Amino acid sequence: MSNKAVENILNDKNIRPTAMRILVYQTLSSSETAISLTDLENNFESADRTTLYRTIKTFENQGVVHAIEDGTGITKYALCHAFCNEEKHKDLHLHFHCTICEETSCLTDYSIPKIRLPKDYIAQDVDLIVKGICQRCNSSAL
Amino acid sequence: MSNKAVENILNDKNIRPTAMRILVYQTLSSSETAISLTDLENNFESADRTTLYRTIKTFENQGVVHAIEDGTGITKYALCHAFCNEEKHKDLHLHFHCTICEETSCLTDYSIPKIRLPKDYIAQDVDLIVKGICQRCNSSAL
DNA sequence: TATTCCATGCAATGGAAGTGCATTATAAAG
DNA sequence: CTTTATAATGCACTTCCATTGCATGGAATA
Repeated sequence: MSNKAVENILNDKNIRPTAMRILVYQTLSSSETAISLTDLENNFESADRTTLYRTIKTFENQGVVHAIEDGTGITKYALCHAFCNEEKHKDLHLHFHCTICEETSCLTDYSIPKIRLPKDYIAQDVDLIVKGICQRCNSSAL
Repeated sequence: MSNKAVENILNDKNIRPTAMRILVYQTLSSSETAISLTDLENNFESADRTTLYRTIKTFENQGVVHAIEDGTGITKYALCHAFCNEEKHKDLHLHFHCTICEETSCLTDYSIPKIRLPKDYIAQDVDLIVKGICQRCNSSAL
């Protein structure tokens, strides 16, 4: 994705488009799977972890990325696809964690079924993680 | 739950019923919500964290408790209700995390809907966490 | 140009998970 | 009942990730 395109996106989200932020956005954009802070750190030989951390947090607060708890204990991040904003993340979709390659990905086309709850419970958010074998690992196992 | 009853349960699961383990089981048994290792530690003034850690891990491996990742980054544990064993945990149910009291609980009567996956994906396990307001906090807010 | 605000980088902290090893308790064998 | 082996416990330590405080640098605004 071009720098200019990213700049526009960040501006729309009220994020000042610094060089670092554009690079982080592009990294997230070009990754097929969700990435952790450490993954991100390894992609940038010279960048400080704190800067990346705060960049991600800014993105998260402004509705650019969403955090994924895939059960590994390590928080992963991926770009939001739906119309998320500072108020609320609205991309409720399935997350898949492959137990072989250990990658976590968003299955954005697979929405979360309506959940029935006991009386007097109020649902605000739903996280659905499916663990198993991804298409890639399943194919290469043949 | 009586010591004798717990002893029988642990024996059935091939866990030697030591005093510590019986106490840990009873703590889990009497808790309405899932508890973290730190919670457990605070319940036992004198017990060592490592012992509690390994006790929980033993319980988990033998199908006595299941771990819950509620998105807070802190692993919580609760007794299994279904027929879990060393091979596999079989109690696939909904977990609820209250954003007010921050308690996590098992809604064992609410099973997880069948999840549809893309072609060539294999599901092994499903975690469903609903975040919101629990019945207790909802009532007391009136 | 001066000022202000925000982003960045470095250092340090905190919390939780996990491991190695010595010691103690329990169960089994003689 | 004593010895022996095996498993549980406790202590110390390490590692990893998340997070914060503070000083510096750079960009936007007055």
